[in-house]
Amino acid sequence: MPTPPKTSRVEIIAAAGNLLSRHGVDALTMQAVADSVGVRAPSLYKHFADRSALLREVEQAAVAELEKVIQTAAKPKDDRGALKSIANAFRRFAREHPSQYNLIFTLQAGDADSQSARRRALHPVLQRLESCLGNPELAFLRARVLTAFLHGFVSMETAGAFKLGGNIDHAFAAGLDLILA
Amino acid sequence: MPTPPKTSRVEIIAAAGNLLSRHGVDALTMQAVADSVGVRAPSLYKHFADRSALLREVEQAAVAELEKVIQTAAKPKDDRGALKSIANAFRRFAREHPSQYNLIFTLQAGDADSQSARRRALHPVLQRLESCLGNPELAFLRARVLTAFLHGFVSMETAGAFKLGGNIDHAFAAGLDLILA
DNA sequence: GTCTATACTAAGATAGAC
DNA sequence: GTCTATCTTAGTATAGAC
Repeated sequence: MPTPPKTSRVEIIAAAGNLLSRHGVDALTMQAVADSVGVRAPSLYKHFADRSALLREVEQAAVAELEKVIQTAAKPKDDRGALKSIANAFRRFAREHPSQYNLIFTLQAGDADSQSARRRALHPVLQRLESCLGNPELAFLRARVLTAFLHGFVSMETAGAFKLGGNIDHAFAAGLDLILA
Repeated sequence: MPTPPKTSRVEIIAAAGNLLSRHGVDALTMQAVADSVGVRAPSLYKHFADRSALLREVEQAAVAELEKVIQTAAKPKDDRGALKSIANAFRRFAREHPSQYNLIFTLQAGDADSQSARRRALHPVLQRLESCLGNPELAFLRARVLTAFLHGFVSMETAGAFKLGGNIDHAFAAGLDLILA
């Protein structure tokens, strides 16, 4: 009679994501994950080839979560309203899940799948900009500017820059207004 | 007769910076640095309390370099010209020294000295914006927007985003124009 | 200030029994 | 699929002689 499973792929990925959230990517060791799901470390290798394979899954889950967040925010009828809503949701995601965010945006571009997943997550931005500006080329350009601003702003914010006082929310809104003018 | 020095603080810092440039922060181990300057690893502890102390020095050197680059670029007489020149120099620095750049901008805010050094490096940006916009409060706000855009753009660029084609330089200039409008 | 020697810790990963 | 046992590698850091 074979040994019954004590855990599963999805449970392992969830536990790893939890560890990532709470203690950062360096704490996401095979040992810690194993402890977390209640098995011994070597058992994890029956589910994932190695640590990087597990890390990729965790990243995929994070991207999927971000995509959902963005889709939910992209509801407003008017394009500018939707873009601002997306921007705020994006920022909120980064603040609530800084390690996940960091994993998504600093894991080197990665394979084609991973890249297209990221692109898909941000697709509503491009879509709304196209609808807003008419010109697809201009929209593509503007999308780069907007995502650069968003990424720069939230990564500086979560890294603890912006300690100089002043109203951070105001600065964020001002940047958005400038770019969506 | 005491053992003559085979190396020095400055040489160690330089070697560590070199290692950082060429192989990234993970390659900056005490062993590798020691090999690089031609001593044994334990000898380094006569010069630096521990690895993080050395890393801080390397970061300080990188910030000083960035400051110099920005100051050199801030020469043009007209404010907008100077700001664009600074932006281009900033981007060039990030492309030429991605690991240094990353160290500066992701090492958690750090001590007060480290923070003020970063602020000083970016001071010409604030100065030019004030001269340009008149209003200091508006300039401060705009400085945050501009630095967020710059940081977001160059970090996405060096991380290998922007693989979708299109003219990257053009997107950078477009963002700059939008923010400096 | 440099060295040899070594302790310590930690992580990734595999072999083979059950 | 899980386990115990073990390997391998690597890095930080200290002790004490010279």
